[in-house]
Amino acid sequence: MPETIVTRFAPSPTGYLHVGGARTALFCWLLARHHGGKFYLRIEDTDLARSTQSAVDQVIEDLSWLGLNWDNADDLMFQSRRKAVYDRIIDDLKGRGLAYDAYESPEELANMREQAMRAKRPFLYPRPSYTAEQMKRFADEGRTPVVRFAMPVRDYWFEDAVLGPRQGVDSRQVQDFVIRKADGMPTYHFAVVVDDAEMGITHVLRGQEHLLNTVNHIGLMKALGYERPIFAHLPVILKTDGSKMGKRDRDKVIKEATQSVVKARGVAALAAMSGVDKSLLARWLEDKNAQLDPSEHDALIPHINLFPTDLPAISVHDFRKAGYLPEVLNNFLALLGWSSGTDRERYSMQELVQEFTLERVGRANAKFDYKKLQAFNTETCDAAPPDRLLDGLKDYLACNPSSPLAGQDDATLSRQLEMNAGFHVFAEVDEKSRFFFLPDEAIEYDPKAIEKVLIKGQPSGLENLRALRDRLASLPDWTVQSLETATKALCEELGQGLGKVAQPARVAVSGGTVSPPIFDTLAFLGRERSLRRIDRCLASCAS
RNA sequence: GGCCCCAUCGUCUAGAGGACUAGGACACCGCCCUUUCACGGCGGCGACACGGGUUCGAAUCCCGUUGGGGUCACCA
Repeated sequence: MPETIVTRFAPSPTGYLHVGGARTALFCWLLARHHGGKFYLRIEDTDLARSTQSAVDQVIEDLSWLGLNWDNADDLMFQSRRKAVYDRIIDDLKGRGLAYDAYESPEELANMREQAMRAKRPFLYPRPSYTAEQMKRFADEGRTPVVRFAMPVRDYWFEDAVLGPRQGVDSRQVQDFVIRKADGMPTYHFAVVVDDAEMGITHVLRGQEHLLNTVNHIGLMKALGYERPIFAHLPVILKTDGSKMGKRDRDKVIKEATQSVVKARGVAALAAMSGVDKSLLARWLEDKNAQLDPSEHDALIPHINLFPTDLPAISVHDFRKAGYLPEVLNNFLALLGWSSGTDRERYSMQELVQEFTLERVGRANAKFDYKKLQAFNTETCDAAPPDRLLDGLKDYLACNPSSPLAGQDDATLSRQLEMNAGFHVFAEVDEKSRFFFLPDEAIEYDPKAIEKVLIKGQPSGLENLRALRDRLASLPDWTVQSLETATKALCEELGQGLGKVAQPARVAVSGGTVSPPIFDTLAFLGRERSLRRIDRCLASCAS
């Protein structure tokens, strides 16, 4: 192993950071930090058409949020700014006869591939030798050539730190590949090799989808006299890596989930719940090739036991927005492909740095289990100190500025956190606390809750609510303690369980049957607002 | 389709020939706690893909089959 370990994360800024990319970044970061080495960030934006500044910003924001700090922050490398460097090396390669201009148009190449396919033969690019006549024609047509690397034809076997020895392909799979595109920019294969060498990268960690690319890279490294880094190809995270699933897959996943719900409850019930047209739904379910519009997908998703992460195309930012703690996402991602070899699963970032080694990275692909992530988050939040939680909630609110909680002061937010102890994600705190911050008149009563909690029953909830209202109104002070004492005394007198009194109060004050503990809720709301809401509820039920 | 990678509970995994009646976590089911939703506690269900070898002995090694994934771009 080299003396100093240098790793890098090299995303192409064409969208937000996916969990797959985040996991790769995490492993690179952990390896470097574990060994006291360096971790660099490099932006692979050689595809000018697809790369955007906002995507660069987004990736940087996500990595920062995850706490994966890089050591070249002052001097971030952008491949798009290094064209001159690549040009010099490519021209040198051409001068040495190791690379050459190739003139086939994309259409011609596509044709050749199609022909090969039709003949049921694998397509290998044949190294051309153009006649003077051809060259003249190319010139006349004004063709711009690409540059291809003349890949030495031989077996390419290499050792992978995760997959083991003898990875690669034999000589029959080898072909010349493009290193400079017609627009003058280098391809990924070329830039990655040059930059890794120039940055002194010792360990290349990346997804398994790059395994066979390594062959091309090794060919280039040899020609350029570069030292070969240690390669480690990580197992793929399935189902949530959007780049591996098309739009069809999204529809497919939703259809499968829908089918299992329909089996249990029927099409009509689901159509009613989701508001999606029944016959449309039925047709879609029957036809394997039919697809629904995104708006209909969104309508269905809340009703078919599907979580956002069960769907393709999941970004780190989605988790942040849903209110997960970054250290939890890291912990969970670390376990997708790595284990300590013990029963232990919960690690802080520091502990991960301490424990992480490449030897313990597994080889099998992994599926992303949203529920387990959520369980980790619940557990971590339950054990977290209040100020960590407050920071987390504020970060969540920064991503969700339209929440009514967004403008509240620290004390208020902390109180909400306390009252909602046991929550899974910050989005849940947000949801369960909204009614506090609505104007009293804006509380909407859930008809089902009214029916069940206030109308039904021998001594109806309404009667109990009236009694409670009077009792509370005469309370000398309005604290959790006194509210509880008074309410329990009332229950005793009425000969009723606490639920018979607390639930009506809950509905009156929140509009529904779910809220933080009732005495906390009333205390937080305050005497005036609590009584006003109860009166309003009483009045609306009377009419 | 060619080539490549992979294969233990539903999911993530422990397991590097005897310590395996296969361990943990999440999920699921049941019970308990309980003023709602949650949290929590206790218990339960649940896997070595299949077929051949090698060996005194195989989840562990070898071969084949099957299954899953990747890749065959002037995208990275």
